[in-house]
Amino acid sequence: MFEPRSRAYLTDPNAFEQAILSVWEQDDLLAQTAAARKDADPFVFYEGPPTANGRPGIHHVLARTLKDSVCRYQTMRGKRIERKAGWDTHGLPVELEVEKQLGISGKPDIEKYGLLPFNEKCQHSVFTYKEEWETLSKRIGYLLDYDHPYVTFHKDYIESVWFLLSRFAANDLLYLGSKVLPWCGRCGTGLSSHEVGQGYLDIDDPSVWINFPLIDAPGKLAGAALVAWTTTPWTLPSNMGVCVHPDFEYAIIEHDGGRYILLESKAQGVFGEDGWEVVGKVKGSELRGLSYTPLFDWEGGRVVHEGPNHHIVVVDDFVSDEDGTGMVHMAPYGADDFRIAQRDGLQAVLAFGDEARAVAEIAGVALGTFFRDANKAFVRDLKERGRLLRISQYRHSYPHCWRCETPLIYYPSPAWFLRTTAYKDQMVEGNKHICWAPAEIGEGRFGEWLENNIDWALSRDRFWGTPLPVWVNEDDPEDWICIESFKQLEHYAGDLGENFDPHRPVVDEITFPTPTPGKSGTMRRVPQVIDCWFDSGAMPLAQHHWPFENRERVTEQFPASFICEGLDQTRGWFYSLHAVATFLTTHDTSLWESGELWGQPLPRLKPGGAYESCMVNGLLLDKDGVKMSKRLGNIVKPADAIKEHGADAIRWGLLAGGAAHLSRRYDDKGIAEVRRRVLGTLSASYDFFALYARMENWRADDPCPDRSEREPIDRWVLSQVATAAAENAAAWESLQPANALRSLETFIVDELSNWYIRRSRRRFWGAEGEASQAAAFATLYEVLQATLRMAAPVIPFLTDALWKELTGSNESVHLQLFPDANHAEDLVAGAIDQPLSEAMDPILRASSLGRGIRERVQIRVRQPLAKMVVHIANEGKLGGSPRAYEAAIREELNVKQVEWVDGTPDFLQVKAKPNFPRLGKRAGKDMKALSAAIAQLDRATVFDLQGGGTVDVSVGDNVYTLEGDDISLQTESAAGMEASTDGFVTIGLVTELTPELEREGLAREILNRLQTQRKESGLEVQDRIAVRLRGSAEVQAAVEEHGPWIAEEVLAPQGLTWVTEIDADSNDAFRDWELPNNQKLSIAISKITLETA
RNA sequence: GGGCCAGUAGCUCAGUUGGUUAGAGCGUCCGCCUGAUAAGCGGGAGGUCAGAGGUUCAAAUCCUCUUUGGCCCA
Repeated sequence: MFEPRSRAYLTDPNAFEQAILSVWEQDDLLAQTAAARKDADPFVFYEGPPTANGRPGIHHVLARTLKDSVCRYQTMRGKRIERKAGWDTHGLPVELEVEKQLGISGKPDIEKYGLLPFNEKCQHSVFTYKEEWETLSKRIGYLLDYDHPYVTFHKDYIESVWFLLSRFAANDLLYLGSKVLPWCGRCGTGLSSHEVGQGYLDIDDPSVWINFPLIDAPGKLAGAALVAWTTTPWTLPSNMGVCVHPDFEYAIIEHDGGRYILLESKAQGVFGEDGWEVVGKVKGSELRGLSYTPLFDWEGGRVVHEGPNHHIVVVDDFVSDEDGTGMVHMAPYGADDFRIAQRDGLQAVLAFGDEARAVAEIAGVALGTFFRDANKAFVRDLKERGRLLRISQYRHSYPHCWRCETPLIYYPSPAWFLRTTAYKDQMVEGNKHICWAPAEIGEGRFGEWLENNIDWALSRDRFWGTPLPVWVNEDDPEDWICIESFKQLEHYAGDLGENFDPHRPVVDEITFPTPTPGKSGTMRRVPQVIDCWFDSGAMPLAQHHWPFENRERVTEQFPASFICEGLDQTRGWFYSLHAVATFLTTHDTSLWESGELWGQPLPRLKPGGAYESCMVNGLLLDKDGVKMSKRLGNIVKPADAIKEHGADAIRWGLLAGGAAHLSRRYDDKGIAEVRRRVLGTLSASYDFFALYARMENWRADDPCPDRSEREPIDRWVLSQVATAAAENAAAWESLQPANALRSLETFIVDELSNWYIRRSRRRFWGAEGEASQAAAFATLYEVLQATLRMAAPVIPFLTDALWKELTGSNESVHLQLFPDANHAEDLVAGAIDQPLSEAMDPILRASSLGRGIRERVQIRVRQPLAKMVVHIANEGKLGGSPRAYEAAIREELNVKQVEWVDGTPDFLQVKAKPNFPRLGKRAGKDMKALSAAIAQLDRATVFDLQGGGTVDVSVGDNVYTLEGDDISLQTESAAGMEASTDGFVTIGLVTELTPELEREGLAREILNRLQTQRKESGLEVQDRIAVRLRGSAEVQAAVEEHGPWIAEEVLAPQGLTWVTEIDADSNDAFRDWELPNNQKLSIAISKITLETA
């Protein structure tokens, strides 16, 4: 107990923290916490599952620290929190990682390698980094149940996901549609956006302008042709429509006997400088639904969307007026195109199929021609038939297959969708009840995304993922079923066996006769797996194998009170959680109707989204503001940083470094600063306490004065710590940890260490009497306890170590409650004393001003001064009187007398300033003139206003009656002495020195040299000494006058011995010092034991 | 191309019902204190609040545009 710890901590924070960590593991802190909060109200936290297929970086430390700190805070508010770890284990990144390991790439390679061994590798790979993640997470103090994680590839987890999908199917929200995907014809495979991103190349393509003659167009449009532009002539046979912007105004242009429609600004690019004229205008929306003559006459092809409309004008605002003509040729090889085709019922037919080769003979292009090789023939044909207006070359960046460098096509493939648009309104409504930090994310980024919701493309043509549990009748594509459980599958397909693994390819082998009455045929699973975002979105339910098990538990643990992830999760996990939960709890009414499922009660889950609050954190950049990446080699390795600074300093640095949601820079120097300035000060404050508590044999149960009996500065620091606790709690509740840390840092550094402890030091060694000493010990003891509890959520290691030393207990600080001045049981109950805090503020200001004056006039603080005057503007409005702290200011500035100025002292120049918020509303436009008039008020009037009088000020025709609250008084300067002001506090120092003051100053100089020599002689603070002095006459005079005081201060019980004559033998013991004004002093010190004293 | 966010001192960042001296830490210069001592503290210098325009008696703060950077999406 009361062992000093700061040296150990500051020299090797890593070792210091490791020791605490092993105690936590030994004691099983998580279990202790759970036991302590067994019957408490739950605070529900969901851990967003990281993908364990890469090494954790310093940005993961940020996210994990935020989560941990909030959870630790809530635990200290008395809440019970389950902290279940989780792993996101499916998906493309895992497959890519394994491809890399195996030295293969692409779907054909994987199929060749074999699905079974490939998926085994995937499963294995997932946990390659698991240990590294766990070690790091534990090391940074992220308290989590790593022994019982949820894992998305586990059988139980998959079964829950299947159940949820079956609910979508039961509500007719699961359907087979088409999705336009980037496609490599040569490899015969779709590419992920991640793969597309790495394959852009510059290529030359023909740039062609085509016309589409309108059929039966009315009025001014009669005989006109639409003009569109494209760089992909091979898509022209598949033209299914022309899209215009509803709000654009198009020009009707006559050129060379023809009539054309396009944007006027684009006409020159098609028809040249002149030779054309605008003969009319037409708005995009007026063209809607018109028919035109198709470009090619051909048959065959693959129909990918059946629709009643062929070759018509459609409108959409995706059309831009930058490239092209403001009209877009629509073909099923584009995402926007396909979306519009589905919306407006366009017939969509592909001329080029799976291998990007022609599937029909068109315009002399043979069957099987590669798509880009068809461009020339099509262009020639169109030109011959007068459908081509212009052609040129166009160089642009175009996606290529990263494996074979073949240009990609965008191609509609079969895909399964969730009809999330069916309950979009519920999602938007639910979002309004989520508390977002910061709020903008919820209203803006997430809200916008929900408003523009489109159906969720759920399926993936991949291998390692939750298999889509849809079985389709081989003979009848309309006859399909979505399996809800393994039991149901067994019901149809027979025993699955003990070690059934629902992954591919095992699950692909399972077939059964169709259960649909009146139909025949074999049911076979579709080849797709599902988007792994659905896995993670299902996590609130699937983590507990709901509804197969744990129905009650899920009811309690849903929704989450709090989640926290990076900004990039807006359209990821934040959405998938929200979409799955909103469907289940607000849309799937048939599930809840009976109150039971499979003959067991099914408690209703709270309707709405999956989380009540969501904290979003931004990116962590390197120290130069550049994104960290492997390529640039600027990644900060967490292990290195921890070894250097320890986890606490990093945790504090990351959380205090700015608003959590902004991108921030990771600055190693910043972390070092935190360690020294904040954590160093906190541990040194504890050490100070510990040092004197041991020396004075202080015990926590020693009698101490009642709070109200203690000195004002004691009550002040208690008030400050209680205020800081209230501010901290408010910041944590509103998910703004940076604000909590700012307030905490101010308290620790400025208030506790630099003011309270520094001002109170003498009291701890009894220099101010026993009662004062007892009050000081009790106060600092209480304040340190409160401070440690307050800081514990952020710096769990240091606080726990100091807590155990301070309290002599083995019980962790993390089991304690957060300090709360409003809680009657609390240590700082009722300590907030606003008037006291207000009263102390001018004292701190005055000290600062006084040091500034001394600096300016070059009189050091050691030299006492006779008098200072202090004036505080609007002093009467303060809650308490600063005059109670006169002693503090006297000692701090070393002056004999403080004169508090009332009334209208002549030396003080004052100025009235308008109270703008108050007067601005009344005066409006007159404010400027009124402000000038107030500045002109004479001092008598100003002081009269302060005293409760009123004055009329006229501005133009208006007269304003001002009272005290309408102005604020500012002091400008003080005449006749060395003065300084900050506008509210003005002080003046009388700097004349009397011989008495000079002697006292000299005495302090002597004391200073004595203390220095003491220390440099290696003496302990409590050692007694004998002192011999010699020196100049003025020094001797000072010693004669102040000797007893000096002797007391340096612990020289025998007094000071002035030596005039010395013999050669003892000369060596003397050390010479230079004092100001060429005064000479020599000192000899020797240690004496108490017995000889 | 669309949505969202950000630009404040050399550096890292605070600063909203709009209110007149725009703050802190680090760095730098100068100094101080020491019974917390391999620490600590104070003072000075340093800002056209990205740029332009607008609203207002009053703008870092609200609006518009421009610009730079970031994230997500296409």
